[in-house]
This record gives sequence, structure tokens and C-alpha cells, in this order.
Amino acid sequence: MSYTYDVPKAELSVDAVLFTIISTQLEVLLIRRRSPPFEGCWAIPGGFVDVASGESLDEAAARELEEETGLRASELYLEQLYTFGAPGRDPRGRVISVAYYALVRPDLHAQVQAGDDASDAAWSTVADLLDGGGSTRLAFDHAEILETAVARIRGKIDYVPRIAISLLPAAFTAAEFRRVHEIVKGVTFDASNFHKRFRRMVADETIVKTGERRKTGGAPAELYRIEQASDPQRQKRASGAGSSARDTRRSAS
Amino acid sequence: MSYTYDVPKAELSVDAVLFTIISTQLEVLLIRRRSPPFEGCWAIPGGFVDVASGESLDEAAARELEEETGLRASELYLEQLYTFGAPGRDPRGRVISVAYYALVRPDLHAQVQAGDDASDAAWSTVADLLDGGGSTRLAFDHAEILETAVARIRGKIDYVPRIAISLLPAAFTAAEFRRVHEIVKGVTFDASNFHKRFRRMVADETIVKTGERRKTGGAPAELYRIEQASDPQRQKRASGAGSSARDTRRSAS
DNA sequence: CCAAAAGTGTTCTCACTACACCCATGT
DNA sequence: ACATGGGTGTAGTGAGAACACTTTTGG
Repeated sequence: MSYTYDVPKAELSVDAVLFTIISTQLEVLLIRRRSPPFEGCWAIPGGFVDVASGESLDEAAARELEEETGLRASELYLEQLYTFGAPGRDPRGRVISVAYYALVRPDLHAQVQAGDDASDAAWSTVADLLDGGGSTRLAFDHAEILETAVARIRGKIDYVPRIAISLLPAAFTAAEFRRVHEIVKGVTFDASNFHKRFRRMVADETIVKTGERRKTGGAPAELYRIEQASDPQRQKRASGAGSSARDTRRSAS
Repeated sequence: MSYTYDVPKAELSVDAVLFTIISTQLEVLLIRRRSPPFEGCWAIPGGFVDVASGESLDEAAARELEEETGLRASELYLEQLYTFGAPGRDPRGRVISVAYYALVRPDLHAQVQAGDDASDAAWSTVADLLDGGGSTRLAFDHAEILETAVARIRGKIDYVPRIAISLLPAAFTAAEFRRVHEIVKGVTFDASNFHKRFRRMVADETIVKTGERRKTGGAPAELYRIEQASDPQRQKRASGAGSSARDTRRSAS
């Protein structure tokens, strides 16, 4: 491997788009940068991969999230998103970023502020960042990463129940499950029709009834939880993008 | 950027899984390695990103494919797949590989052998590599990359017409379109039902009739081509995965 | 009683499936 | 004539959309 010395190498970073739901909004965790470049700008949390320690990319993403949020990665849904490597995306030099996205349950998001050096971490609503984008300009190409992550979960939530469930507390009602879909996709669903879809998932045993009920504004609602997989089976990547009912993703011809 | 000196850095490579269809099989292009590690083993074509030249990841993937196959990237469907960065995946040291996959029309695959230094390039049937895997062991983690790529196109072919079309000549019949789906997914479809689906795409103008016919074993078949996009509109990534009807992909909890 | 929210039922449409059938061609 | 493959038609099933409706709570 001697020939590799002196060859210009790129730096390798991981960035993780962390989503949660606060009240009725999809929110993303941003960190205010304390040093140049983009000093003072908001950015997606991330950092360089510790090549010396031999950590994998997934481990690096999990470590960054733990460092910056205090959440254990085992509490999160974490998945690789896309790798961004355009020259010039970082003014310091060639930095390739393997982007991840993660989902955190809303009952855990409060403790995120307690992150170590993340004195300037804040949740921001995704709609504001995407639409106007105006007020908050993100550092580097992080607006593009955010867009990609949002497109991914919007596509994938339709056919991967765990996406929505990862944005809900351990026990949830059918209506809460619907509202997560509405918030993520930015549309409203007919409550009746959506409930039928929900009932199919219960029939599937994708979701199981807990037997308890929760008081709401009206009639008490049944509580449900995800069927815990008896053994941790592997899942596989592909799409991206999955995609979805449908992912959208970039392609060249 | 001075602090970046002396930090151990990873090497960055791109690998591209190139698919085509030969006769009735999905085939993938493999290169026989001429030097260690894995000397003599078959591998997915790829190489290091030329960081000094400032090429993007997409450009690096396109360049590698052009160098090793002689095909212009504009003739291919090329899309980023996933990034593999496990420590130990390359015995020489830490190498992160951004994997792509590409689709080449079967009427172009013959000229691939003429690649520059690719005197030992060959098409191999995907089914053989996946099933037994036995005889041909792929270098590095390329078996995993191949699996991921196959899962991606199997998921995405259902809802992205360009996948199948990129595996067909410029003009094709409805039955050929169906057979591509059958070959990629490894199943058979009812010809009648599939044809109805095909007719919907024609009604959509996703696919247009050329007006010509081709002789077959029986009645002559209508020829179709993809509707060429009037202006090159951007597409976006997401899924992975997508995917799909559906992609499958890896996730951690 | 009334508003709010949970949850059910009914009808229409559309896509997917299985399967029967006809048409055009080469031998 | 008959085999081969292209293409159409019909009936059943199941999911999604639109929307009317009942039930259970709190005030």
C-alpha cells in the first residue's frame, strides 16, 4: 500500500439528519456552527469518521448522534441515505459525506438539548426550511441533504410501518399513527379510509393492540404498539430510496 | 485546514455494478483482478476517485465505466447505490467504496469486451453468482454489493419504467418489455395481464408506439420506444432505496 | 344537549388475477 | 392444418376514495 502515500485523499465525514415530530410539525435537529467555515450558520450534525479507530460508517453515524444528542443509537431508526461528494461542497477541501437519516420518538426529543457540546442545538420545522428556506440558510450542501432525506421518508413511510412508528411513542393510537403520516407527507387523509388501512396492519399483526385505552377529546382510543420482532432479523438496503409507492431519486442517463 | 494533515484518511473508491440482459439471463460485468489483493479473483469494476482532478462521485463512476467498458456514460442508466465502508473490507487499509449500478442495453453489450485494459472482462449470470455463489467467489465485499444492486433493481423496476427500458434496445415489443421484468424479478407474469399494464403506460404516454412492426414466431408485434423527455428534467434520489412495491434496505434500530 | 373525536359501513372506481379466447404468421 | 406467439375480453377480488353515519366521552 506504499503507493497510496502522497496521493491526495479526501476526508470522510458522516452527517445525520435527525427527525422528530413536535406538536404537529416535522422537525429536524440543527447545530449552530461555532467555527469557520459557515461560522454561525445552522448545519446538520455530523463529523469526521475516525478512521484510526476502525469504526464502520454506521458506527460513526451512531457515535455522532450520541455525542451531539445524548440519545443512544439503539433508540433510533438509523439508515444510510446517500453519499454527497461534489468537489467544492466544503471550502476546506475535498470532503465526502456519507449522509444518514434517523428518526427519534417525540417522547425522547426533549432530552436532546442536553447533548455534550451541543449547547447550540435546536429543532427546526422542516416546512420552514424547505419552503421559503429564506431566513435560515444551511451550511455546506446541507439543504440538499435535507431535501433528500425528506424525500426518502416521504416515499418510504407508505410501505415501511416502522418509519411512522419510530416517530411515535411506544404506545400510540390509530389517529396518532394517521397524523404522523399526514405531517410527514404534508397532506390530510380521510380518517375512515386510513383507519381501514390501519386495521389491515392489525390483522397482519404488524401492529398489535395493547388492550389499554387512552382518553382523548372524545371517545377513548385503543392503544397499539408495534409487534416486536421475536428475533432481530436483518433487513437489506436498496432503494433508497426507496424508495416507493415510491421513492424519487436522482439518476443520470 | 492545517489540522487535517497527519490525520489518517481513508481511500475513496467507486465501484459500478453493470447489468445487461443476454439472451434470457440477467448478467453482470466482472473484471478479473491482475494484482493483489484477490489476484485472479473476479470483481466488480471500479477504482479510486481522482481527488486531485476534482471529479464528482458521479463523474468518477462514469469515468470508470468508460475506461473499463468503452461505453459512454450517456448511453447508460447510472445511479448511486450505497456506500460500503466496513473496516477490513479491503486488506490494504481503509477503503470506502461508493457503489453505483448501471444498466446497459443488450445491443451494446457486445462492444464491452473491447475495453482498454479490460482484457479480462466478462459477463456472468447473476443467478449463478447469487444462488450457489460457489464456483465464482467475488473479491472484497463485492458479493454484498451485487446483492444490494440486484435488490435495488428488483424493487425499482416495478415503478420506474426506465429501469426495464434501459435493459432493452431503443425499439422493443410489449413481450420483450415483459420478459425483462420476468428476467430481473425471476418470476413469470401472465402475458395478458402484463399487457394491460403495458397498455396503461402507452395511454400515459410513458411509452409510445413507433408505428413499425417486428416479425416474430407468430403474429408481427408492435414496436414501442420510450417517450423522450422534451427537456431534461431533474430527478431526485431517495429510496434506496427505495424503494419499493418496494425496495428493501438495511436499517438499524 | 352539543361538540369533539373514535370508529363503522356503503358505494364507486380502478388495478390486479385467473383464464378463455381470437388473430396473424411460418412451416 | 397446426404450432407459435401477439393481442383482446370477461369475471372476480381487493384496495383506495368519497362520504354518510353511529358511538363515546367532556363540558
